[in-house]
Amino acid sequence: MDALSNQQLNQFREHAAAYVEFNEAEWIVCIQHLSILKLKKKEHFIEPGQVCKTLGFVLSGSVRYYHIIDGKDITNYFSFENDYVSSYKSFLTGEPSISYIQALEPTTILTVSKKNWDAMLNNPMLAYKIERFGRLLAEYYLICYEDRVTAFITQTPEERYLKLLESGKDIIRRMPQHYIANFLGITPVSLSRIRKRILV
Amino acid sequence: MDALSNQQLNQFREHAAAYVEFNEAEWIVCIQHLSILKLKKKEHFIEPGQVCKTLGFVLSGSVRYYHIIDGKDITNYFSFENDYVSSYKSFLTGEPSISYIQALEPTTILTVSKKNWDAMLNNPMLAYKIERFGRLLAEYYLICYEDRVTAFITQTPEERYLKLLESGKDIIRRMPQHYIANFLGITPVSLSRIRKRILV
DNA sequence: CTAATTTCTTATCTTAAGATAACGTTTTCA
DNA sequence: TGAAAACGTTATCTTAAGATAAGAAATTAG
Repeated sequence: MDALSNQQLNQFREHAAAYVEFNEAEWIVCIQHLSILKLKKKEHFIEPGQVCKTLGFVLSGSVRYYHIIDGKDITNYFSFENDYVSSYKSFLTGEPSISYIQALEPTTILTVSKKNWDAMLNNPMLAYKIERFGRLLAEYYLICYEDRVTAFITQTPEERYLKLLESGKDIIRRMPQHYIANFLGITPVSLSRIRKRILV
Repeated sequence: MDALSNQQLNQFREHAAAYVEFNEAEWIVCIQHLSILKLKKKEHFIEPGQVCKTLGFVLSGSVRYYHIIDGKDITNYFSFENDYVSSYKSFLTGEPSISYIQALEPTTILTVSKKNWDAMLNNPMLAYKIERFGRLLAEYYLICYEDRVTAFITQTPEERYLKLLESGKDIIRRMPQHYIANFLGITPVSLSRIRKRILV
């Protein structure tokens, strides 16, 4: 765990401002609960069986969420800089994580431990704004996942890929194709065929 | 809109207690923001294009969420008694809903309008607890949707159906099979084949 | 109570995805 | 820099799902 720089804190503060703005007094208390986590390429943020005790905000780099199913590596999700990262279900419920989260490049994450998160929720000075922050964050990801479920229900793999080409620029540009295939719910071979089909 | 009975309010209060407990003074103010909506069988809670201005709690009955895609009816989700109901994305963002929500039987829903929801969030007496309630509610559905996405990514349709047999008793027992098929991301014909396969 | 509608299954045919392997290319990293 | 690993495409074969239609069974509604 390194010290936090002002630059790092400001990067987070700016993004958090979309949800809640802290005054100076609050901010000073708030940042006492934060740490920096640096992950090397391929290092893990969380592994299955561990309880995820960290909620993170990616300052730089990227991570992927994946499962090992029958010995096969299946990528589920990505977070890039200025996204949040956690094995949410595990973080929120205290159950062990069922997935891996792995840095895909050297990645710097601003973190709050579950203990500090709960401390902020119980600190009268911060409680209201942290509740609000947590609500808006959860609502944001709720909507993301709702959209993704709807895509699985109503669209073909090809349609999902075409949509990703429009609205998933970061994923398309920065992720290898076999990760994207998993993310879309298909095999890499199948995605390769879809791409060929589309070009015709 | 009917008057609210004590029985109805208590039913909700008991379930809300899992998230937050209101004292008497708070509760009295809180319930001033609530209404009752009765839907007849096949009546709609929301239709595409409308902004969803209501968050509901199903007191009795059931609803299904569905889309019309290329003229075909695709069921996406269900809510039963003691579940919440809303076109969440629309309710939260103010964008028009993209799906229908329809009562499957005579259904009674305890509702809060977006206006009253926002009023409670801005009422100092209630703000903190409503933020907290909203956070825990959003977290609950975030986890539901996260699990569902993971199932699409990591499981076959057959595996998803087997899992539903275990943990989706209400859906299995109360919903017609073609709705369940959509919910699992497959066609009714395909689900019928899966069921035949499993029995062998 | 009967007619209409809905629901589920079955069959056929078509289409696309999964499994696997091979191969060339690119990237990694020791 | 050179060997190993990772990546993307292609081919083949298998399997399962989609589209469609028909018919039986169950449910609903007038």
